[in-house]
Amino acid sequence: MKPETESFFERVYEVAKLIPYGKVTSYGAIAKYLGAAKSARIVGYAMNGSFGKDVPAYRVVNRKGLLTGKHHFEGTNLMQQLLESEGIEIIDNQIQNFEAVFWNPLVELEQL
DNA sequence: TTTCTGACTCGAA
DNA sequence: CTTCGAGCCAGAA
Repeated sequence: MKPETESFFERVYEVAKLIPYGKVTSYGAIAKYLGAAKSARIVGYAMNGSFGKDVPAYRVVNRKGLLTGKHHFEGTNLMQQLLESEGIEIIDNQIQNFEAVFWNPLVELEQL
């Protein structure tokens, strides 16, 4: 895979970029995929610096499907609108039918 | 250098 | 059922 020279952040970005259209994943799932299951916070922190990059940070939510990071986007509902435009239903910052749109890198990427 | 905080998560009380 | 605390990594003060 990637050399260890790349920081945890870089790896987070790469995984986030692999999230397919109409799907979402959680900070913890990405963290676990990177081998740091208890470093979900760092993933969220990394997302903070992903703004302006090719990283679809809006497709990353917490494990409950709650848009905890929406406050970091422009306006108050940009994150939600972006997700809804991909066919994901959101009510009160909560993704509906979350498990149906959940993309697990642990499962999807292990087959590559 | 130490300390604090953060878009999280899990387990215990 | 709700509430609380600990653990993780990185960067700023």
